[in-house]
Amino acid sequence: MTQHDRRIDKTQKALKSALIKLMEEKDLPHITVTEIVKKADVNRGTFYKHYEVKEELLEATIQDVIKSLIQAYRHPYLNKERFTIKDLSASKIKLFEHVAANADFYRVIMLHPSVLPGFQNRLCEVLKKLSIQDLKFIPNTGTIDVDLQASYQSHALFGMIFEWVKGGFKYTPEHMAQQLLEILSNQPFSSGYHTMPNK
Amino acid sequence: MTQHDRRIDKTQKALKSALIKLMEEKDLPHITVTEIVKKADVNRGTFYKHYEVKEELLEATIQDVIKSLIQAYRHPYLNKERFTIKDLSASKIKLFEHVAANADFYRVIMLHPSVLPGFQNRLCEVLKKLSIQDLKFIPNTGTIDVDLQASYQSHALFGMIFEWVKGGFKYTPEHMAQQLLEILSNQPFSSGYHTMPNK
DNA sequence: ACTGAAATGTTGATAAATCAACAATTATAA
DNA sequence: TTATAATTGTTGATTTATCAACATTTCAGT
Repeated sequence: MTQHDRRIDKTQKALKSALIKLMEEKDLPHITVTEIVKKADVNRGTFYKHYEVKEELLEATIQDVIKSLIQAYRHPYLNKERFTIKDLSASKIKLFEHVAANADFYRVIMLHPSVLPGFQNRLCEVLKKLSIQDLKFIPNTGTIDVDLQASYQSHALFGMIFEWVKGGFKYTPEHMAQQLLEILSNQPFSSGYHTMPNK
Repeated sequence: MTQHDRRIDKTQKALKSALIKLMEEKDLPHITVTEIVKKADVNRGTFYKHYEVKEELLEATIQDVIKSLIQAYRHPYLNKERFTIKDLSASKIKLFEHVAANADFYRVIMLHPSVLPGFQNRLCEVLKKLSIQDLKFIPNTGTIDVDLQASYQSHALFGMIFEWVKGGFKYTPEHMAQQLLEILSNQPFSSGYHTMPNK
């Protein structure tokens, strides 16, 4: 049972943060390990104690963000026996706070997508899986293709995030969540989930 | 010749930053060492390797800020044989960047002065000494009391900083510097230093 | 005044990060 | 191409930070 040593977290966090900032300027092949450790203010030898190559650091960085994303999305589920329609509405709220907390990373993804090819789709896939889990709690007449609906919702969420990041984070996470709720309730043919939960 | 180990800088910086943030909430006697190390994300034992008591940490924090202030103010002097009137005008520019870089600290000073009694005056004294050094380069007819003039200028600078901090740093450091230059050139009976440097 | 909880200082063993130096490889430019 | 510089992995000795545990002391509430 290996125990937590906060020094490990600190250096890894510094290295990841440094890599993200460098990726806002250039793509991975042009980034050297020396540059990373310099920006992270860490000895070069320390880098090699944690990672063999910079690609490994990048993958760890991505895993961190995805893990954080899932955790933020699922936050309303925590310690809940039953999942109400109100939880569903709130389930996206923490999502925007997650994006804000990882602003540097999302700036790279949205503004320089070529630096991390295919990651935008990877992000949508994660969102889709999360959406599918949500949809299990929704009464379904049976005529709706869950994959289609989940893809619809996940890409819609992505679109909001995309616009938010591209616009330079002009709004607060709370405001973004509020906007989402209003959009959901104003959809054409909407049955008004959050206003008529007992239909 | 003592060698620099960046770990020392990191932990001390973390401890100082944590203390300042805590001082925005309460005054020193109510702050515990345990709180400081928790916010700094540092082991408690590590604290005692650097400081005996929290007051020592506070004094080190203050010394850091004052040292940074002096260095920022004197920045235009660097590598200069002769000191022109233009350097004088610019000598306050780095000052605002210093304040912005130490925003948390100045928030405490300006918004909760009772937490650090007497420090506002201490700050003005430092500014006055710096002003006096500036004034040595100004042609003086001999009728002006240098202490009076320096006190005038240092408190004026303090006033601008005070207003800036209290207003929540609504302007950029560059804008503040620009404002100062305009104020200087619009003073009643001003001889217009920076517009007529060859008088 | 009493009691449980929190904070304080200190300890020793362990793990991590540091620095400097090194040879080898890879870029960069003349 | 060749020379020069920069980057790369790796090393070992040293310093620092970590953790957990401990006995005291201080604090807060009854």
